[in-house]
Amino acid sequence: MSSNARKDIHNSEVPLLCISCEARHRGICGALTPTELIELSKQTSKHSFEAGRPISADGESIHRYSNILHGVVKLAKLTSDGRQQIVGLQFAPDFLGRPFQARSDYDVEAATEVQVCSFPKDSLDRLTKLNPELEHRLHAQTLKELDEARDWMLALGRKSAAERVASFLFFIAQHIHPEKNETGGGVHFDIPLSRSDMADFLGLTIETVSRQMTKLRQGHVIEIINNRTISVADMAKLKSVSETNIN
Amino acid sequence: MSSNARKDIHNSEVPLLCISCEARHRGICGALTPTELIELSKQTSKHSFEAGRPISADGESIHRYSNILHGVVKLAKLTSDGRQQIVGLQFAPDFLGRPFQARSDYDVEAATEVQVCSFPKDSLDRLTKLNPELEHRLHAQTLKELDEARDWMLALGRKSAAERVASFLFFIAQHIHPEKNETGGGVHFDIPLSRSDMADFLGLTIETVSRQMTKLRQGHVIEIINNRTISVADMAKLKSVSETNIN
DNA sequence: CGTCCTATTGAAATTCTTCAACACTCGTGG
DNA sequence: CCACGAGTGTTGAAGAATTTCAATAGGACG
Repeated sequence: MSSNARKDIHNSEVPLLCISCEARHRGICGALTPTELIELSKQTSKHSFEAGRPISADGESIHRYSNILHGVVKLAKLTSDGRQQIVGLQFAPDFLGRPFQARSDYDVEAATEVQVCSFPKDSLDRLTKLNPELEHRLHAQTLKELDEARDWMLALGRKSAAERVASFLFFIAQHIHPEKNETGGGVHFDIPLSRSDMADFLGLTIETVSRQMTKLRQGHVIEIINNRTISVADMAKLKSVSETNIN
Repeated sequence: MSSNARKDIHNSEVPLLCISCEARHRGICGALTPTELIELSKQTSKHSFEAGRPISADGESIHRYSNILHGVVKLAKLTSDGRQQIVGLQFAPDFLGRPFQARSDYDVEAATEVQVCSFPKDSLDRLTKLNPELEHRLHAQTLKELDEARDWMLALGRKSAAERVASFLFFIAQHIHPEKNETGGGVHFDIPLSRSDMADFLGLTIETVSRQMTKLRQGHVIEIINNRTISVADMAKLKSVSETNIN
């Protein structure tokens, strides 16, 4: 195919910003031809956000899309009286933004320190019309987000507090150590959320999250190094706790 | 465009099955050129399912996709110990099936009597590669499902039993009377789910759903004609109950 | 060393579930 | 025509899980 031929360019032609970017291969930019990538990169800019800072707010009109370069982003919904539910967590090299729609339906906030590469909505929307592979990648990410959302619906609707917290830790562990799937290995990692964010993600209160963390520690399922860092000796055990009611 | 010219065909050329099908315009088939529609229709078949019957099971390999012609389909997830959570409800002319993946991740069951029009997975996957508008429609439906899933995450994680039941009734009322959005009008409709399915959708027990229905009746928010049929005098009031904690 | 912020722990209050009994509808068969 | 049983939904009371309120702990920083 001609697009394959065009991909065979010198590395020096790859925009500087993109050279070490995960999104260039695994993210949506992997769908772009070198020409398209160069074109788009002329309009990109890099932004950083401290943990807790809004990236965009619900109802706000959005003129730019982004790729996450580094960090964890939370998508949240609010009730009119201020209760909050985190409805998605995104990691590099995820795409941020709602295609085909001017407004954002969620609050988008940095959970940790976050770096994104952003570009004008119009540019990508135009490219999407020309390059079907781009929409395919966006669609694939949407399907992944849908699967995750539905997994969490099961947790929110049917799992106990203990199972939810264990499910969350398992989810995070898998994102950080994808290889140790359920091969029973040990894992050591940072939780990218505060207890408050964990509560908002799990549909619980801070206190309940804290109590369940303590129980997991007492049950030797996890070791709490400090508030943010934990160690899991046996992933299979954690997974089992995440699916078993009554202790 | 040539595809527009080709759309200008005689009605007699539209496959019989498709003539009165919602999916032909509002569903994914609206993306097909007449030639493609005729081609695909040669491989379609119509199927009926009684309420409660499985359409496909979790983990089962799927060889056909479907469009819903009539009825309501529920997508459910199960924990290993048998707890169930309904993670999606689909109505005509929604598309049923998971693109780019051989297995189904959910139990798919008829909630009411259901009719679908099904066709081989391969055929649609092939068409998707040729016709980008098709993937665009699939993507649009996936985004809609994602929005709904996230709305329910907010309900499951942060709303009280009373709010959840009211939210559910509001959701159904809107699907059946899309025009009476929140213009305060009255509405009369059938709930497409049993109390048991409502409970599995709302992350509650049958008894709690029943009690909340009674409370809504006593609060003159709804009138219960019979188990399945209710009447809402004031949609704005129902909506308000669906977002307000503490009564 | 005090302050701020985050997290933990305890006890009481609340919500929802569980268990149990009962009611209603509908179809079948005596 | 009525009795019976199955399926579905309702209601009550006791129990369990989670929240709420309140107090304390621990770490980071000036």
